[in-house]
Amino acid sequence: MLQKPRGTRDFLPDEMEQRREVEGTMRQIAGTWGYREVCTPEFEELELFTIRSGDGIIQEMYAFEDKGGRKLALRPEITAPVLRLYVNEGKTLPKPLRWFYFADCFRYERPQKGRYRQFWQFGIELIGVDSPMAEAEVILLARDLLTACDISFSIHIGHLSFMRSLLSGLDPDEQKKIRMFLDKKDTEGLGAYLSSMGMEDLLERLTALAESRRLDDVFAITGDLQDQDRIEELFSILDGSGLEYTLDPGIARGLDYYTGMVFEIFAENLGAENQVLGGGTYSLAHLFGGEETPSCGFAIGFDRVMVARGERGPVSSTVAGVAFTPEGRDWAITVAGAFREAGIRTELVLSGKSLGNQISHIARSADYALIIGERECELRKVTVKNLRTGTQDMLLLTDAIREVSGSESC
RNA sequence: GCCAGGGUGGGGUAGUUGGUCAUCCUAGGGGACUGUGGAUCCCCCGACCCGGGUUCGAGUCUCGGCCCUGGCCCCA
Repeated sequence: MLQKPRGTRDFLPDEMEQRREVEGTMRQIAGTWGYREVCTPEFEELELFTIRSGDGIIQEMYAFEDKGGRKLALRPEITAPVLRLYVNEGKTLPKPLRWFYFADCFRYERPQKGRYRQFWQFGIELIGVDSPMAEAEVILLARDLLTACDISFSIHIGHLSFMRSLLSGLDPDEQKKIRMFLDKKDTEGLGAYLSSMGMEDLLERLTALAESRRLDDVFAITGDLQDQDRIEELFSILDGSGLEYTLDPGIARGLDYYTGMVFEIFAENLGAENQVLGGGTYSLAHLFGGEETPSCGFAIGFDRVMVARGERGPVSSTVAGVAFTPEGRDWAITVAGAFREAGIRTELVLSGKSLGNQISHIARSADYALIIGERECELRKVTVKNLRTGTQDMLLLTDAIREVSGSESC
């Protein structure tokens, strides 16, 4: 038997309805903040993704050549494509641009809990504005989105300037290595590495920085920073907004294109892959041939949000089943059409068996049975049987629709 | 790429130290039931992940692969 490819999933209607409901919530929230949807191709030129990260990540991508010999890749993320889109077509639009996307991405990685080879991201990009207010907006929007999705989470906010100030004398490779140790909270590894480089003196300050949870403590370690005022303003806005967060100077993010504020959000019940959102301030447009354009944004791991929500009951809607006799067939089709026009999910029984049999069938999954036989047909009426209460009435079509649509779904 | 634990009808399961090609539940389909409720009764469908090896004989032991689950690495 054929199987689906490793790391991919099928979704049955119950699950799709839940996913669409959460997706709709995210779209709705983003919309109220003024963010509008963009869509980019499922695949892009490979170079779009290697230009910044190097050829190493080809290993983790679905990269291929098309029949024309073009080197392409299924998108492993969507920020770069969106910024490519911006450079191609968005440069003349009035700034700032508030864009969101919801789409699937592909990475050739070992599947595990909350990690698949095809996965969905909901993300936003705020392009062309460079200010603490912009950064605060993005963080607050992230908070609103995840709150609306009804999950428990914690927000960790950092800033790359903190670490940079301590590492300013080192070359980029050394900085990167040190950031990795800190990101993993591997103090021993960091100590060993620093010793080997003859920089033992940095260890204490670095670990103290990574553990700092108050801005004053951070600045006491780093000394005055060039963008200190700006950082203070950002956190002042966040504090003033009532946001609950943890200051986390240890956040390094794997991505090189971040330039300032970085933040990550973690959810509960997720195992090893518990990060549901990551983002920050970055500069990417100039890499794709555009002008230097400050931006910030984030991406939500949609599938992880679904896992974090846990088991939920099915998304409910009122269901009407139509049982009919041969004499009532044409009227039944008319009635079903009118119910659907009123927005009610209405399913004709297709078996053609006895009414009793049809009603039995309907009662397994529907809230109402619409019974249409010779009598209803002659009177141009419909018998509405409420399957929860057992009561039934023969009603005119408009009254029948009102009766069903006026009910709460079960 | 690495480690651990797993793969028996669609879902969930039983299967002793190898020995009737396999249990039970559930779901699904059909029938009885002809204008009224998920009931009941009867029937049916349907599985040992794939391949090699050991053996008279493999669901059971062994090796490889595939896939699943969790973790490592990585996480743009």
